[in-house]
Amino acid sequence: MHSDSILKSLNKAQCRAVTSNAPTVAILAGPGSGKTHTLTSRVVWLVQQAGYQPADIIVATFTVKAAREMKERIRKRLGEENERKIVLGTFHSIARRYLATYGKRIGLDSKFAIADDGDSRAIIQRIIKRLDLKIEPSHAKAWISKKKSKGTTSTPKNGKQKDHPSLDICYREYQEHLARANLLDYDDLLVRCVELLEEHPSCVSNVQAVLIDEYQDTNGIQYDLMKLFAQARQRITIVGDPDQSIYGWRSAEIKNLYRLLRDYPETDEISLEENYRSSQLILDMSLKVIQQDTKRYEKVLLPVHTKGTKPVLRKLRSSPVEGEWIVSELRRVTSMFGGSLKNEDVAVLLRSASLSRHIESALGKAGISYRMIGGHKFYERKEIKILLDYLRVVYQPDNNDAVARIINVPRRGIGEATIKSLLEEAEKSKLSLWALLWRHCRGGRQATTKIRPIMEQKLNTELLKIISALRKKAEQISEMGSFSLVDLIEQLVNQLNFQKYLEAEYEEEHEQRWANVQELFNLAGDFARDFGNPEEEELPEIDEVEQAKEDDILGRFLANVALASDAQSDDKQQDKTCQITISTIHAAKGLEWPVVFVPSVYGGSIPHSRADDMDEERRLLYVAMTRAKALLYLSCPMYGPQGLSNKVDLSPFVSSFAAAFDQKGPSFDRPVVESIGRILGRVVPSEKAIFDKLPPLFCPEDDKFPIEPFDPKEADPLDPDAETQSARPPKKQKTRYGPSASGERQWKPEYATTMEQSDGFTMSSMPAFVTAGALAASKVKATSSFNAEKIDSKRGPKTDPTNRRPDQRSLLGYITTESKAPATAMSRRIQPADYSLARYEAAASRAARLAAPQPNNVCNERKPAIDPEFARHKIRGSKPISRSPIGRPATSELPGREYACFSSSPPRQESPEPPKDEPSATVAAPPKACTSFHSTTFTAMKPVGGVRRPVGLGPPPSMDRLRKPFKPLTINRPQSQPRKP
DNA sequence: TCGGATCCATTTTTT
DNA sequence: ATGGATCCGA
Repeated sequence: MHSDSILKSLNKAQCRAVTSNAPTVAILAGPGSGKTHTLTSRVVWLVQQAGYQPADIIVATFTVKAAREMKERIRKRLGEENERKIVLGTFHSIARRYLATYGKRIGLDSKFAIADDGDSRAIIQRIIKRLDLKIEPSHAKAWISKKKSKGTTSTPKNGKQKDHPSLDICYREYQEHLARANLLDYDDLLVRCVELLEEHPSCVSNVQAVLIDEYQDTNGIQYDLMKLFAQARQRITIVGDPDQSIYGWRSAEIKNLYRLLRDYPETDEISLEENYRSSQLILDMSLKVIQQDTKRYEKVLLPVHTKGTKPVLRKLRSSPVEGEWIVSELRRVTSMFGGSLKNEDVAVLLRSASLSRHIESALGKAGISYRMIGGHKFYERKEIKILLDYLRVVYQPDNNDAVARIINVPRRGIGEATIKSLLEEAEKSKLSLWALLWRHCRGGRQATTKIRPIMEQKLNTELLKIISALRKKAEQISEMGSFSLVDLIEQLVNQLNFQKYLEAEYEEEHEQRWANVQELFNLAGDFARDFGNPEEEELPEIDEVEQAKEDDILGRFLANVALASDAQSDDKQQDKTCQITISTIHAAKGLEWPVVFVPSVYGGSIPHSRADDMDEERRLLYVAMTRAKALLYLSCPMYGPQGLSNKVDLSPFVSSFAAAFDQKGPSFDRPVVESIGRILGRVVPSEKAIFDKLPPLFCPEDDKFPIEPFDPKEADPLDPDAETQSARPPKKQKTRYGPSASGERQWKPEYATTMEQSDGFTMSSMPAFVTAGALAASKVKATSSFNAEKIDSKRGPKTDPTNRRPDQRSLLGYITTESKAPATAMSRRIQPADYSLARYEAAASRAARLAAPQPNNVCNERKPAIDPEFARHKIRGSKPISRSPIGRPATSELPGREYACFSSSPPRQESPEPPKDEPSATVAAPPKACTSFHSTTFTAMKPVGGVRRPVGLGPPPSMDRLRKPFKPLTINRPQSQPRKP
């Protein structure tokens, strides 16, 4: 293949990234910039143009899905033969392969298995209970994992944070337990692999190139691993985007970017700036979100597409209503696009998998099928876990945890206490649980301290018999190398009478559960077919380096289960075409859809209530929003899924510019439909064809739900008495809660306002504002004393949620305790109801409201809506610092450097869309749009892309380069840093 | 004393 | 829908 065919699908920057001859290449790539494409192209280039052997290339990804995607793409371009030879997978799976092949050298038993999350948790929990350590299991687990993930990170932990002494004990015990059971947990896979490669570099002596996807998500140990993989030739290519770093909780360290530059001073840095995915308005809005992070490195996102429609921020009354609205909007979209947008083009992205409930039920009611990515995993299902535990015992009889879990699973009359006692006895006599049982039942030695009645013994023989028979069979399989993994599982299921067990255990549900078992057969069959040949995953042979052959299909299957916890939803599933996708945001990374819904955008959900890194939560929202190609909908209910007892506030990540969104879904008139068709590169049917297909009574606009929803807890807003709470039933606790209620009905929280005022947002999109003045004033007067109290007790001085203008100091700085009330009044806004809707809504919901259970604890207890952190965030809206076309710091600091070849801007595709109603989006972005500085690149000819260092982080000059890794002027950067080996 | 059943609060993100 | 704690029948 000629190089042209590799390069023709690439823009200039991508081209440079693909063909760079530098030993290390760092690609900073925003969302939708063709990251994966570039990485795969580089692999193709290395093989076809640089003459690398496929077997000498390692490609590490972060998630299973990304690995699959890469594999697929490489296969298409290099052929299956080559693709198979490339060592490609997640860090964990690659590490496992090395350990399986070479682990003996570091004293690892070749039959090690992987302890999954549940195993780890159970083990730690038991240790803590047994030793009566005064620590929380989840905390201990996280602590241990963090410790392992750190690698040789040079961060000198600020030691003042003293860790609980029990943690160390727990850690030690945990590791001992794992070792005894011959288990490695996820982190151990990496830790041990680092150990292996440090001591035996020959194992990777063949490696010519290492490529890392989603680099921003690597943690310390993965960084070490990457370096070790590459130790022979030091050729590394990484792709990443700090803005999409969402795995900090797994110890991902963005600073690995700087470490790379420090450790490999000759690194070629390239930015991919074109966004080929989203409409311009979607990008603008996403940037508004991410730019609230003042510490981030700004980078350019050049929209390739036209403006599109404004993203929507929809308010709904409650979570169930939010689900209904999504259904109705989904129907509206698919209908109004006359089949050119299908359900499969739509995704609902959630912060937590548990938020899917109300969405799922709404979709279920509407008869719309969906698939869920993330959340409950197939292998986590009870019935599957049982079978897998059996298989694990077959593979590894000494895995006490698995034995303990299955010992009584088709009920055998063995209770908790007995199991515990057995475990203790086993430990005392230095036997595994399995060996103890075996000896007790077969070996005649009735060593059991706790004697079991007759019945149990018989049943135990059953267990033992089944398992030992299966073990024999498993051995045969590995000898014959046949496809009988499925046979093995079938035999297990039959002998356990598993179907009958399911029927007995899960009356109504057993059919579904049995179907899951069938699915397990399918998955095992697929695995045997795809990976049945052990050579499939084999590492390349290296001269004079001895390998262990990994020929046990059962072991590999179990490892695959542990590492690919995400069930392959691809095939098998029924018509994918009519399914919408529900996914966690984390699981959606790297994917894209024409239409994206992000529901539940409220504080507590999107900055998750348990999250401690607000910046990461914000990036999460950014990732979610940038998945959308053409239509983006955020929505927020007034009450969380728990019902009327927890009122929620709009997420602070969008509250300061909520008015910049549309309040309801766009009208799909002809120009809109066509422009979206163009963004998606799809042909939309003619107007007539669309309208002919619309069902009767179809509502073409998004107005089935009120724009300003009513608080179902409110009294009838038309009743003047209600406003003063006198018409309220006593249960509403008017004395405590009453006066605030009038304020609470406003959906837009009071703190959102100073920003909007000062920021020059037009008020037209917030009609409520303008007309609310008098009403607000009078109401505030009546309630001000209450509010003072509320601030006092609920917020405290440090939690002022006001989004201030950058030049404004905290309001509370001026205000003494006595004078808080006026302050509240200043920032308070009341959204008057849309009365016509009010009338309708009030009537419609009256019955429901009365029937609804009254919360006994009205929601005064809600936590501060905004973390104090945010109060200090500067919002950049009014100060377009990023807009100066020339003379930006980058230019002034390093004058005279060459820009031209850094610029990644490709010859811009001429947009097929005529300017129409709007002036060309690229040239004349509205002054408010934060991204509009891109426009300057267009007019100034020389794109001045790149990174802006936040002010106030003045680093010493020598460190400078490390702190702003992707400045555009890095091609001939001085090599002041000595290379570290 | 053990095992089973019932009731209760709960549910971040992933390898 | 899952795990933990409590209670009751052998």
